[in-house]
Amino acid sequence: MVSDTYEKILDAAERLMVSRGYNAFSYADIAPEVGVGKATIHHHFPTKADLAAAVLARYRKNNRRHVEGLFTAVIDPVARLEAYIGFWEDCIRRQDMPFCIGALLASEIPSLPDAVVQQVRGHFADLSSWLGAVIEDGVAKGRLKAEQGTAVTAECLMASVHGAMLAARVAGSDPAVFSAIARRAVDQLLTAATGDQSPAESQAVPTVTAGGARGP
Amino acid sequence: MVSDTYEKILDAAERLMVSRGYNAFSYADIAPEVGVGKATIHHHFPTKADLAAAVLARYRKNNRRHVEGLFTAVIDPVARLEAYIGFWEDCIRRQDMPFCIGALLASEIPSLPDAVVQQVRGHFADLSSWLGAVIEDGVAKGRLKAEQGTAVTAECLMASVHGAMLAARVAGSDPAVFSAIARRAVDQLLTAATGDQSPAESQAVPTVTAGGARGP
DNA sequence: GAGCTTCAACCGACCAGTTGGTAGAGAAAG
DNA sequence: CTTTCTCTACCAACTGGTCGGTTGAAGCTC
Repeated sequence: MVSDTYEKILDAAERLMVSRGYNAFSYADIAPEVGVGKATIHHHFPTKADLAAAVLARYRKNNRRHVEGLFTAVIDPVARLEAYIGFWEDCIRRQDMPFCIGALLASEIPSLPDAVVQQVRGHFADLSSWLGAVIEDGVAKGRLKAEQGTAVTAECLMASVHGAMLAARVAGSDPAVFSAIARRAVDQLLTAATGDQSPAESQAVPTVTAGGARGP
Repeated sequence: MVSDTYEKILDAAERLMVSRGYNAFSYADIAPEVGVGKATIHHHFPTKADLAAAVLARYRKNNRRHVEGLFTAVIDPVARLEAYIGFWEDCIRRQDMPFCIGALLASEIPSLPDAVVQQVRGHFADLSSWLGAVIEDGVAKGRLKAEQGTAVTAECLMASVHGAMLAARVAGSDPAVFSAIARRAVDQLLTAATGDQSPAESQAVPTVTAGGARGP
């Protein structure tokens, strides 16, 4: 099987990538965290691109498993979307994984090795196809609406979630900021006849207060 | 007033930051592009944090000017939002400035110097307060709706736009992908009585195709 | 105007520290 | 005896940043 060190290197790299992206972490950061020399990391992952691609590949695999589990465990399409949002809410609140690696690396694409870019593209494809499937099912069951088609609707929801993560990070990793935006994006997909299940649970409105520049 | 070199350094730094973020560009990249020595850059901007903060400060100033000009030049609130989206559409199409620096740096926040983080926060505040003002005016004129309040609505629209930029970058800086998402976010704010001005101009639906499948 | 000072702009050379990556050898285990 | 894993030591290239010094225009005095 895969060695213990191998997995621990991936863990450390993932943690660093979530908070710093691709360009701002180094082998020297990982080595002491795992308790091995730099050369050991190179033994398992010859180049930095290999390492980052491996982190993303594992991340995608876990993500797909989690998300497919959600699909079978939760029958109601609305509840599925809410569980998905809730997952990220928890991640941000618990401060482990306070950002989607795929989305983070997407912004760095022009300075990323090809192998990594491919994984990022793959992640976006994974996600939008899952959201598409959930929405399509929701439309069929009359619980969701997608007037412009399921594909664009999924793309829009995904964009809202990513934008919400960004806003939350700007607000100091505030899960309330994420929720306020992401949950409203889901609410907009609800059909009018969905009064019983998800009664627009009127969140408080956490405005993003500024750094230095908010005028009186 | 300010020297020519000073401005050219800011230009080069801005260009590099748009495509690479903060951590993946260096003084050595800028120097040859401007045609000066590294030491000259340090003369104008003692540290990298100073340089990045100055780039952001100028970016914000230009942005505020542009956006306030839009506010006075365009009277219809819906047209204002469409002009704002159209601006980014053009930026992506022309391939200069294919991303908002503020949003890009926001994802790097945990690894950014304080002075830069403050500018990023400031930019988000600038933007959300402008969008808030446009939406509020639109609501007053009966052209837009903001059931959850103007602040959250503005925050949501901003998130959609940022998410759309991300999706466009993943799709290889495709302006059509940006438009499909961002324009739909605006459409959702329209009141039902807005059939005359903005007749839901049924965009083609460019799906983000996955993996390596994008043509050259 | 000559002679002097001041000062921002600029430069090449240099600095210590870090980057991703390599060489070769020692364990350990089948 | 090979394979896998790990180590120390090393590498050239690059990082942000400093150093002392040159240029040239502006300001001042006589």
